[in-house]
Amino acid sequence: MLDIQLLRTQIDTVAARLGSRGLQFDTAAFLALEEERKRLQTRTQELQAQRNALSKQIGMLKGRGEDASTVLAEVGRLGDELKACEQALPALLEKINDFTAALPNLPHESVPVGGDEAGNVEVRRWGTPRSFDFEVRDHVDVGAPIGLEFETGARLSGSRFSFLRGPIARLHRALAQFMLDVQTVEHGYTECYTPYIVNREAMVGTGQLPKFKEDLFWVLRGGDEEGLEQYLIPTAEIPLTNSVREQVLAADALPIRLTAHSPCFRSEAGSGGRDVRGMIRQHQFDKVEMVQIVQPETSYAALEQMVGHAEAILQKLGLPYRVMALCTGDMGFSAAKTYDLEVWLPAQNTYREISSCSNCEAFQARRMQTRFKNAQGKNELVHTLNGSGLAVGRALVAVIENYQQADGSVVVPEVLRPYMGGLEVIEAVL
RNA sequence: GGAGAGGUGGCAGAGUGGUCGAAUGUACCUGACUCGAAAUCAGGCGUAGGUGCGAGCCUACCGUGGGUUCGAAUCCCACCCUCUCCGCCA
Repeated sequence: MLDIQLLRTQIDTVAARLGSRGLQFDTAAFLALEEERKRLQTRTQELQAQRNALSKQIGMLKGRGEDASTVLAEVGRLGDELKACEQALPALLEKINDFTAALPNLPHESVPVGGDEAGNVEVRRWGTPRSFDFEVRDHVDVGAPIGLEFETGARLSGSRFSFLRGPIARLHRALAQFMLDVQTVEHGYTECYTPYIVNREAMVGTGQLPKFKEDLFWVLRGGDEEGLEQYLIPTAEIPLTNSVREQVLAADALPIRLTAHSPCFRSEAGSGGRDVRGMIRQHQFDKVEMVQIVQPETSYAALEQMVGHAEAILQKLGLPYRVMALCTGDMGFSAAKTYDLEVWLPAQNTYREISSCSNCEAFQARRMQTRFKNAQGKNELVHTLNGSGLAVGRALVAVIENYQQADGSVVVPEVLRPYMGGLEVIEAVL
């Protein structure tokens, strides 16, 4: 949510900055709503003040046992207009709220301007893609003989689900455990276990709702045809970030660093046919998520730091990657600035997204009403950041493809071996 | 799922439908007293919004949403949450 005061006072600047994200902001429509709001709100409050004063008089008169019928008649005259105002105002405020809740965050000034992913800027690269002396196969082919089963997943659930069996399932678990250990032990994040089903308010808080309902799975209790509005989380960012919703935090409690390993559920509406082969784009995948709740002055330093926390995983796994600064047109709804990490996938001969780290500034905090007591003793909105550290399914893909051998076996990266009972190579036996 | 109790300011805890945004205690802040502290005394101490250059004034908020009323923390309805007991359950 953008600051409504900013919208009221600097609407043209806001419109221009939103325009850099490719958004047409109808300023005239907004201004018209605002003008009406101002008129209606002022009038409503005026009438309420009159009513309150008269009602107070009635109370005093009756208290003294005197006749109140004159005042009663007077207050009666306010009735119709007041009732009309009290009905119209909330409706109008909701309309304005719907309008602003659908506006994305303003890009930070350092974000490159661009219309789509072609406008993203490479910041740095790490590692050298391995050269293969045999024909490289993709993770679907390498994975099949070590327990990666798409057909089973499809039979159980449908397309975009996979079933892991045996050593590859263990490798998947090892990756998640390893990531969680690095983020907690080396980078100071507090490990969390969170609900995977959350309510509407949480989804609104982080920005998935009201605009992106079609990307979510929503759930009903058995037997209910309708009921509470509850959703499967598309990322642990939602429970982690919302864990501080509607709170006023002590300044010395910040920064808060949280991490969680969780499944993520995404309907992938609109992805139409992209990445249908393999594990790249699934309805369900695991992720280790990082979230930071920080004071505003420190949020951009925290963002750089968080990108480093994600990079550390790839470096330890020995996976080549590059860091991309997303351009204005490619950023997510809640982000003011985003870096993507893209890992090298030899079979695709390209880099693919494996992590996304964003500073949302006060955008989510305003929606969640999360504040802290600043040095002046005033309540001030916090800044929130989130980042993948990393996507487990895509990390699995990257390991399989980058560590494959000519005989179909896959070498286990050294840092994962303690999580695999010392296993060094996964042999293709199944 | 069944039975009961309850949700009020940071916390605790009052509140016959009428000068209640809310007593009181406690915590916290400021000042006085003190060499300093404690104790004591005085004052201050919620959030959001509107309006004004400003001191300020006004509006809303007592779990949430409706309703009754000139007026609702207080009455009515629905829902949510918490606690206790019973049942079921990993």
